[in-house]
Amino acid sequence: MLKRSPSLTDQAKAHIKEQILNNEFADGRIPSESDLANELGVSRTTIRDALSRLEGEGVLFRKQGSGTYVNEPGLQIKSRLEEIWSYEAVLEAHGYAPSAKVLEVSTEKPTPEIRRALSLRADESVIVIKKLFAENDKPVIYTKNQIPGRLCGPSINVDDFRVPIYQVLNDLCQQRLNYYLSDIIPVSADKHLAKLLEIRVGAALISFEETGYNDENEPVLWAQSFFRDDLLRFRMIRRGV
Amino acid sequence: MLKRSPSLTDQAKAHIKEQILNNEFADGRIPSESDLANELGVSRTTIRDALSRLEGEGVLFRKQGSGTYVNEPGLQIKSRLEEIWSYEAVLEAHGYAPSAKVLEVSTEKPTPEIRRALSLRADESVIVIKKLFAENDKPVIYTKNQIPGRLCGPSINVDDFRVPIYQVLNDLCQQRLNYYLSDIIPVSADKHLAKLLEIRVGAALISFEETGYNDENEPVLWAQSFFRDDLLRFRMIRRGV
DNA sequence: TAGTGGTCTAGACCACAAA
DNA sequence: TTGTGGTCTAGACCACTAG
Repeated sequence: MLKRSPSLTDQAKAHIKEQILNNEFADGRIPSESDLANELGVSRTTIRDALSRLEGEGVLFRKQGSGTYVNEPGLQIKSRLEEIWSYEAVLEAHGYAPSAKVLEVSTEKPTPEIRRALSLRADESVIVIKKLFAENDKPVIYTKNQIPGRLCGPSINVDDFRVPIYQVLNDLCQQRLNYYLSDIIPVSADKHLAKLLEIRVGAALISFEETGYNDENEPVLWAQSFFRDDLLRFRMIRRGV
Repeated sequence: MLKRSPSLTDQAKAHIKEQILNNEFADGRIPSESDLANELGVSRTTIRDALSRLEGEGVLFRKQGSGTYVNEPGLQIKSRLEEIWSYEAVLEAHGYAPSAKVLEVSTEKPTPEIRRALSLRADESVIVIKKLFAENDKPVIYTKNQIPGRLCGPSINVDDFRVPIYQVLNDLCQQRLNYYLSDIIPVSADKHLAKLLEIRVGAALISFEETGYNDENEPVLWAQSFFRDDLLRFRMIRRGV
């Protein structure tokens, strides 16, 4: 039934999630772990792994001794804050048809803060990429990304930066983006931001300030992002420890 | 070496985390999974489980074929957004000596929004609890919690609400809080908020609007919280899917 | 080539819920 | 009592890294 690669767990996870989204468990009850294991021809451990991850995503919940159930409120989440990877995908998940415009690509001297965050030597420069994401000509997200200059070649071709930033890192820099460490910061729109996002000066915004790390746990990206709250709302699941 | 209950995985996790925090792996390298399994007298599966969770918390990272390493940037996180459970604990983690003041406890008719979020019948009321958290007389967090009236008895004793809200639910309502579904919303401080938190009118704030669910996945709490950004900053780890 | 983490299995026993 | 999810084991094989 299932092949290797992608892993059996991933396939099982995708299979179960699809059944849930297709509303194939009308009563909200998901088959027992043993049944799923038999049905898919894998061990119960593999099924449990898949179910655990889906539980973490808020797709389902489990009650010991009782069973596994579809989690209706969790299904309402369009994009979970923890796993935002490309803003194009976020906007699509919200039902938008997004466009991304590269406003500017330049080489600059980093500020001390960014030099520290990216562990740069004193003489190193950064490539700064400013982008604006819009849906239907309405601006929604403004981002300013900074990549150590040494990671890319000397050539700057604006077209290379039209794709999501993790893909830029992949293609231009041969760096796989592994995770972000993100600060969530409230800001009041100044004149510049207000003009870019077409909002009132002084309007409250969420912003991210984040450092991206590669597989070797080295910082390879510093990013600042601003979101129009009226068009994009972030949601997350919070659990105790 | 280890006893049952708490689970071997939890004990292994705590043990490894403690060693990391005590800086016992000076070179940043953590022993191999087999070594840890032998040392603690448990199976490798148990160790892997513990390590996976610590990786999720950002405490360590793994490189296939190479080894497991302490994650220095992750250790800087004082409180991860996803696992905030009590604001007292958050403030303590920031090095504050927090005080919590119950401003008001009252029974009210819920707004339609809250009635929907809590699945209340038309005639049900809610208990509204307003609290202010301060550190050293400086207000930091303002929260407004709402609990379905039917869950608590008719008696309202302000002293019962001095503890964290999950404990109120536990003790007064016999409800175990399982998880929150949270919206993260930017707001501009109005006069009321500005006075409470002693900030400028119009200052940008982060707020949470969240619904808390019990073990049966029923909504048992609706909460709104406001944070002074200059005193409390939220941080999180974001990973791709 | 040796050692590490990544995946998977089959099976055991437990705690808990529902009938 | 039966069936469910929760925990744990011992061992297998694979993919990858590094010497």
